[in-house]
Amino acid sequence: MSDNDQSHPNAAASMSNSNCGDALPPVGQHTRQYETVRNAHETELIEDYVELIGDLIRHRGEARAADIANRMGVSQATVSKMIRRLNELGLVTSRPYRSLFLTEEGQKMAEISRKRHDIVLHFLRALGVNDTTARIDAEGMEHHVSDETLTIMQGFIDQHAKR
Amino acid sequence: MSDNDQSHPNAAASMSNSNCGDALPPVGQHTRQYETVRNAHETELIEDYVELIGDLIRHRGEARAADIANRMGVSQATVSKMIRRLNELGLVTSRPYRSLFLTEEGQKMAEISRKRHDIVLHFLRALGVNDTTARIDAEGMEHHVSDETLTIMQGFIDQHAKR
DNA sequence: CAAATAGTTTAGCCTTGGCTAACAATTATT
DNA sequence: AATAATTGTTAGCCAAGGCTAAACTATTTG
Ligand SMILES: [Mn+2]
Ligand SMILES: [Mn+2]
Ligand SMILES: [Mn+2]
Ligand SMILES: [Mn+2]
Repeated sequence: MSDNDQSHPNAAASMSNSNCGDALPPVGQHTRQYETVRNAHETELIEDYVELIGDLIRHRGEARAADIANRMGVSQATVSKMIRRLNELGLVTSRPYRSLFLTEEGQKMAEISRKRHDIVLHFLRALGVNDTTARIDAEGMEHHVSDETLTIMQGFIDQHAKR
Repeated sequence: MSDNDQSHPNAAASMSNSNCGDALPPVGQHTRQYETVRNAHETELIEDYVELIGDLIRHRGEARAADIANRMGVSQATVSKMIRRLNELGLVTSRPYRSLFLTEEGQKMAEISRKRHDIVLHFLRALGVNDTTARIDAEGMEHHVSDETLTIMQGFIDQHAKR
């Protein structure tokens, strides 16, 4: 595997003529970065579904598949299939043609996701981002924010709350 | 489609006893949030490959499939298949068993991605996030940050650069 | 220069997350 | 109560992005 750390001759030259970014991180660390993102991608749709189901129950009294399809902008067939998966994962309970409920575990996930989502959203607003844009960005960013960063974001929000 | 905006009776009650998040956004806006995330997911792997190829060329003189597999933490077969896709998309040129080059378009994408990635990384560091964590978070977040937010992040970096 | 090693490609498999079309059940309207 | 409209399910299709195993090419080394 040719990852000997032998920078090529022109490296210095091409370095000098542009505001080029940082050096490549060590291979092991770089790999962990991509791995973390791949892992996030495995769970993020699940989290969004569970969070949305929780929100629908909280704000509307019940979660129907049609509402989910509607809000997600996706076909009812897609939702139906996804609900079977959530069921198999032990996150929701569902009887055919009836509305959905979160299991204990599902409620826990919904709660965690919602809190995280809120922090990211409020952080972006505190930063000065327009509400609509902040909501769009938060929907994607939330799944890629570590606990460490989340804590710092919360601190930033608190700073900007008083004054 | 039952998205009549008729909140259920208990809504106020459940609202009062918890620091519950914002209300649900209007359906159209909510849909656009999820749509934007789905769109980002279609391009983000592509962007990461192109960006990495650009970085390898810049820092090492050439981009070999083995290095990509190594740094991405993925099999060589996966990389080989992906390279065919990048080729079909007109982002890279490649002759069998030889190293890779970016097309004009590929270079443009690499440049844009690298700049955006850099801003997010520097922003997180300026916020006070540990370097390793910042790199991990940036790798995922970068694909979900709007131009508006990016501009604000750049402003924040500049603020914290001078003192 | 022949053999061994390293790098690349191909074939075939799997899961996820979309879709449409057809059908089934529930709920609303007359 | 019968019919219409809405909602939910199923079947079957597709592309993306992983994997392993096997074959092939290029490079290095004895
Ligand atoms: Mn969310
Ligand atoms: Mn989300
Ligand atoms: Mn990147
Ligand atoms: Mn990335």
